[in-house]
Amino acid sequence: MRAAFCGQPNLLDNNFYRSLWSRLIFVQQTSSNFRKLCAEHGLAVTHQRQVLYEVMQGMEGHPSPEEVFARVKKKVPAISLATVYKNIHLFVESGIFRKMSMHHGSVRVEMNDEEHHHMVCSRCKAIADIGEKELGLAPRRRKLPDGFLVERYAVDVIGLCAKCQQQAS
Amino acid sequence: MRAAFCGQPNLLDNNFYRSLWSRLIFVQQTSSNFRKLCAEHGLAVTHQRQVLYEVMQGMEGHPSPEEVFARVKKKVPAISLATVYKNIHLFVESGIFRKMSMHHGSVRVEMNDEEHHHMVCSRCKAIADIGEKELGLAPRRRKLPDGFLVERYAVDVIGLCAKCQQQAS
DNA sequence: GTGCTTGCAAACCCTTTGCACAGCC
DNA sequence: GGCTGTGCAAAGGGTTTGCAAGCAC
Repeated sequence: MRAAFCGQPNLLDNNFYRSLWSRLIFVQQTSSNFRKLCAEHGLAVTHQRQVLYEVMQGMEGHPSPEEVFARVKKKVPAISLATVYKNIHLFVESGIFRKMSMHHGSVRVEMNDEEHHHMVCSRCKAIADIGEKELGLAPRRRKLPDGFLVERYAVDVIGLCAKCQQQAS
Repeated sequence: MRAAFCGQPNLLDNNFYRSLWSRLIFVQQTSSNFRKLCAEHGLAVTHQRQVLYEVMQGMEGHPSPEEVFARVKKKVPAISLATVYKNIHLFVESGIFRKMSMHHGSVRVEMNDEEHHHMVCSRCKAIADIGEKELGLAPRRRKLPDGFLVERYAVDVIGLCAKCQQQAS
């Protein structure tokens, strides 16, 4: 390790500046992207908002608001959880990010025994059942990546129910 | 209306008793079904539990616990919301009913732009993304029953992740 | 300067828990 | 009789809201 520092100063310098440079470009790109996004959606560009956006983009999986908050707090210690919530909602409403599940927050239970899936209205959130056959969509693989063992498939069809289509037109 | 009461006493009696009889049979069936279910799952048969079960079976759609509570309260005024919650959970754990969504209760957001779906582990609740192609999804329909207009499909694959399979064996 | 954003604290909703009493087995 | 289930009230988690001060445009 130390040999590298002493013996190959030029290589070190190259790597160092290359790394610094590419990082700078990345930050500039993200920043300008974000400014553009905000402009498109009529949002003010604040420091909190920008950091939140970058942190969320950089996180794997589907973190909870608390987890996002914890990460953002490292870069903006004074930020409040309420700000995180407000902005996550703003991002979702603007279409910058997407909510994972359209379902109601509270516990819902299936009383319908038959194999079926759901049609969820993106406007009024109404949920109607749809039989496996009517859906005409049958992914039936038993083997999936990462050795995931399939028990069953649950399909949500997101769209507009008849009522909301009428109201929209 | 009144003519029926006066003019056709036999028919009235027939209908009346037939109706009463079929209702009695229904209640007995439900009751004995429920007793059997409870026996299978080691649950005590209480009045509250039985009414809750019958009410839930008789409800359309995917009512919230509050809505179920309101209905049950009409038949068992003294019942408490806590009892409703406890028993809904018991029913779900026993496999008598099924939870609609395996997702965490809190808000989750998609940061992954690409078309993808989710593999949800029924044991540890971990959520992993899976691409549309890896899922092997059949062609999509744009028209569904009740004039529902499709925007997109969201598929959850429920099963066991590799880790939980190891722990299970 | 005007209006949107922030941070704080309190309120809010939904759900769970602890406990004494009642009811099933 | 022992053990589970109930009802009540209080606590808990996650989320939203109201408001004064701060910042972007």
